[in-house]
Amino acid sequence: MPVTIQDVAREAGVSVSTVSRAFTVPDLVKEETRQHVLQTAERLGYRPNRAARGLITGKTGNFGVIVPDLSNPFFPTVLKGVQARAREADYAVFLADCDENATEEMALVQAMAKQVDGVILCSSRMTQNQLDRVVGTTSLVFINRQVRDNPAVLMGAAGGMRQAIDHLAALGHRRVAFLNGPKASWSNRERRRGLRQAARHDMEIVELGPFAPRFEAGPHAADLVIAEGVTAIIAFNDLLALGVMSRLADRGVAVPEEMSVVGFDDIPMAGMATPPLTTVAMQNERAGRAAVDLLVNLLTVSGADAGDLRRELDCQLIVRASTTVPARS
Amino acid sequence: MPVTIQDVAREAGVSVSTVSRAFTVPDLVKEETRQHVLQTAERLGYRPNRAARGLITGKTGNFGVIVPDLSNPFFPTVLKGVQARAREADYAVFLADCDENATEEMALVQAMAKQVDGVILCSSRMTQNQLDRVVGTTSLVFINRQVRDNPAVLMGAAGGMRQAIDHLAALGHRRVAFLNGPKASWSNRERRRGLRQAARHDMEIVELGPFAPRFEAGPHAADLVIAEGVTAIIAFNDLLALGVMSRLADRGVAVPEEMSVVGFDDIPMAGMATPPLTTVAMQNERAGRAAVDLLVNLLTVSGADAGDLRRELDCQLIVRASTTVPARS
DNA sequence: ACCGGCTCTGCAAACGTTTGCATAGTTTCA
DNA sequence: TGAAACTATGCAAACGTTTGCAGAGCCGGT
Repeated sequence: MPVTIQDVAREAGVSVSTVSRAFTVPDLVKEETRQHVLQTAERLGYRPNRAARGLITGKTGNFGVIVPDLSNPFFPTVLKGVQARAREADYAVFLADCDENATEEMALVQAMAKQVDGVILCSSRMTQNQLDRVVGTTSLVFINRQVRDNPAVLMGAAGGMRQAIDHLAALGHRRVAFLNGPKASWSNRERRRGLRQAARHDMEIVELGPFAPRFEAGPHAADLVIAEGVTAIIAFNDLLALGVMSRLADRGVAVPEEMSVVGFDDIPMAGMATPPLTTVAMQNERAGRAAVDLLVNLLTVSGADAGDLRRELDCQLIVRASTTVPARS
Repeated sequence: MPVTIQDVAREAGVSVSTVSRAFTVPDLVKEETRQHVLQTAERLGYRPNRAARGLITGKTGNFGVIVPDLSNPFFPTVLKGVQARAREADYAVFLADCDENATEEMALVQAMAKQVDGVILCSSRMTQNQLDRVVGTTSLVFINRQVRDNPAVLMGAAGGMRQAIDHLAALGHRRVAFLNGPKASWSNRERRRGLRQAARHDMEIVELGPFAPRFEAGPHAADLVIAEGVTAIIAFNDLLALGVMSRLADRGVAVPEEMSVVGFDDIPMAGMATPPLTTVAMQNERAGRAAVDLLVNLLTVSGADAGDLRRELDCQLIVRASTTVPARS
């Protein structure tokens, strides 16, 4: 039923080789023949079988992307970037969600390995040990995780953290809480690093946590924060920040009048919250695209000359309504 | 470098046929040999090449799923269900985002067709005409779209709409606005159908719209609603409802005291909004799983006996804080 | 002793491509 | 005019599997 290269060849009155070449190495076949072949193919509705092609070329034209949790609104946006760029580069993408489970993640990489030219690991949860087992089975590109000299795109948060600190300082805050995310997370380490770099003599930082990077952890964090007597909060991410704001509202603490709140990620709902959340926007979609770029680069270049293996994306503080000058007590 | 069936055969001292059979038709090979083969394969780290297998069996072991827009929080959740169920059934899934573009969507189906055993179309934006062109190129399963006698899983909203209406009526609302979503959308038609079914003599419905199903359309809708003098709103979806609430807050209309608001979808941020949004929860993840079930069923059964081609999932009103008794004016 | 029927295994052909090598035709140049 | 160098095409082997067919060995019944 499906139309093969043989059908096209027969119909066009040429050999299969010619048809094949008309598609893959156009300059090897006479313009006239080429046109004829292409038209016949079009007329018959021929589309090359990528599996068969892959069998011989060793390239599949696919790659995989693994995310920890699709229901975390952070990931769909980077996925969107991956998606878009992949299509431009004529790759198809396999998606997998490992449910925050490192073992599952490793299994997925191994399962994918044969069907793809490479895989993009988004905020990988794997231990170094597990990583060692999969590195080498296929080409890997990491997003927001730095592992040895593997290619990676990193959304450096240091700059954003500095902007957040300076913003709060300018408003007059002198005692600020930072709510840690998961201890093992690269992102959290990165954000703390930014915190230390941005340290200033006129501001005291109170570190709390770690907390789960989820809305549900907000109340716990909020209660601790209130007890600390700070005037502003920087949360590990927006979900946590929103959870905190929700609890603050319940406890009658007005945001931003009595407590300023800053998040990280700029997930869609950050702008829709009341009050809209001041947050550090990451370039998720661009990160996705960059990861694809890195990967195709890795696959097409000779391999010897690595090129740029690391791409750092900066971020940007977006000031909305959840931050203002502290109430004078 | 990669280990093939040949390597295993040589190492185990049997023919490739035997190795192949040890994996695919275990009862055709002597238990003892089988064990030996399996162990050798394990030791060498052999994983069958699905492309090669697919070439001969005609099955790829993959399927595709196409969504209109990954950044719409509705889709990642159903995607998650698809994902999970697919893995259980030992399928890999291709993901594509058509950016709300019907033409793109059609192209994607055609591009995928050769690499998959079937594709799941999520809230397809294609016209009937475009659909006719792709039906038949591969097996299709629809989510939230009813097209001829193609298999589909539908999240019927009628029941949810009735619950919403009854809820508002019980609270004492007598004049309620419904904010339409996109005119052409199956979901919107379905919700209006539920609206008519739930019609009651003691309640007047004011239909407004259509509006884009997005947060940004909220202000426009809110302003119209205020002018209508209703005491409650049922919005086409949560994004729109949240946009409306945001505008209501800006205009000093208190929710829920002066205006009750009901959404549809129960996206994650519905529960995180202030006030938390009363909404009709769809079983997204289950819908995703059901779609996969339908698809594998379609592929494995003889084909003649269709089985159940349509799966209807009901939904559930979740009452939160955005609805209450109307203020007496 | 022989035959029929098992059970297990191997041989080789296929699946739809790409590609190295060979060939036929055309041009270039001495 | 003939060799050399291209250009355009075809032939056939390969990629890693699955599977129809056939053969080898064994068992039980006559």
